[in-house]
Amino acid sequence: MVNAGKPLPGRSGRPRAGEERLSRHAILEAALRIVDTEGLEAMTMRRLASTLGVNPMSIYHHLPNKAAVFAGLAELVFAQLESTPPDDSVPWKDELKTAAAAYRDALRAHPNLALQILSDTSAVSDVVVVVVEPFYRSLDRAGADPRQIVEAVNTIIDFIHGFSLGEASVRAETFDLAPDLLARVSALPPGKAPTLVRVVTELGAEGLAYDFDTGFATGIALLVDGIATRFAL
Amino acid sequence: MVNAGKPLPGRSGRPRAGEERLSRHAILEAALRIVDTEGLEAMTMRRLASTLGVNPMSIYHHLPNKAAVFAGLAELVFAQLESTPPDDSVPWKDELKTAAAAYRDALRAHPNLALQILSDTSAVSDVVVVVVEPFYRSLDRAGADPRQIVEAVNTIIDFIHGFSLGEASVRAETFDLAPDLLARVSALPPGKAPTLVRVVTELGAEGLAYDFDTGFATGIALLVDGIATRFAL
DNA sequence: ACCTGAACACCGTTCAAGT
DNA sequence: ACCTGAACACCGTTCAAGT
Repeated sequence: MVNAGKPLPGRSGRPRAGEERLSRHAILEAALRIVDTEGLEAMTMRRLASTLGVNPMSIYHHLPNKAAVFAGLAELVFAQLESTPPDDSVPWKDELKTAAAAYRDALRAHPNLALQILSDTSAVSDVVVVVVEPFYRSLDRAGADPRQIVEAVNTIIDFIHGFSLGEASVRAETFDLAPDLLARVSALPPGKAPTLVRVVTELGAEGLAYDFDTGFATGIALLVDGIATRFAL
Repeated sequence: MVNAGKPLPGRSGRPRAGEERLSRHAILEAALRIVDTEGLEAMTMRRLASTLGVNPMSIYHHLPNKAAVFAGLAELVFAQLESTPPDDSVPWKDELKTAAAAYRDALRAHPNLALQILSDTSAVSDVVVVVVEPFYRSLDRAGADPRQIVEAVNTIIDFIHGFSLGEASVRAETFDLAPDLLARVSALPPGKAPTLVRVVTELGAEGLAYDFDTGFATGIALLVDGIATRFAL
């Protein structure tokens, strides 16, 4: 399948009006499809051009370079984050949890891309500013002061990033690591990590079956309780 | 400086006993130096060979491929994590905070590598198992049950990963984003993020000057308080 | 303006050959 | 066993040329 989407012959030069084959948006859509189906490293400029049926260089008339393509993809992903409308009837803790879940969902929708997004500051910072409003709103409503709001939101966002990183990595893997973990822990040199070994064996294989959804809910709940306790909200 | 470290001529074939130029360890040390000083993408097999004064292919006799080099680097970094000895005289909350700080420090020591480590599951999972013992110990001492311990530790680790990702990214950047943030927020369309705008302007430029150390301490404190509250420890 | 072809300066890795 | 040279199948991007 190396030559799939090879450029059509006999169609070089500027296309006639209304038959442009390329646009920033079309390029980004194609790029996202490659990333989703074949992974990050499959998304090369040459491969992208090939699926668009176009010369590799044509892309550079719409996006300055490969980094810009990835930045554009990050934009696309965050744009899909549905903004929760303000609703003062729901308790602030629930509003916070809803915002957290929405943010996680946006990152989870494209696991192969999450990795790239989270490690590319320039891609994130432009959009994260807007994404963050519902977090600010609920904490403001809870009565936290500006300093506390910033600290709490930063912490929640960091947790979501770390969680999503783990979630995306496992999604990208082929093998199942739940029983793997049990095996690896059992194989540890005896004195090395006694508490870990005891806890893991006490839980057993079925107790270790990790569920990302409840893992996320628990993490957020711990954080929200911590915020309420520490800031007396 | 393209040809720095070009292979010495007239020295091909197997070296005589005791004059091996290469070893897994020497290769990894050189690789780490490249990553630290010039960044992740500067670390190519050819560049690595060149700084070692060796043919690119020689490396493959000690490490199977580039991924193995990065996995080896992750190993190196985690190996530098000093293990805190058990100390039951200190409160469990403090022991937890110490473990968190040590883990963060290990990731922070090589910011360019942190990104790679955190996004490479296979690199982490082998070592993180051991790293995690002090967290388990302190929570066990606090009286948490196995289920609670696992949930709490996962949450703390995820937070540290997300925090370190942000810290490493900013370190890798050249520009200062504190005043940048203020400018960007002010430029936002009026109705878009009212709470964010109000909080940020109330804090002002000096209030926003972000300090990673206190940011980390606050995050961990929130988490620890949440654990204590939710699990009634 | 938009697209192309050829070229430049790189990659990681295989394979057969040297000592 | 360990190292090398040449080669393969790729990269991202520049630049001059086409329409």
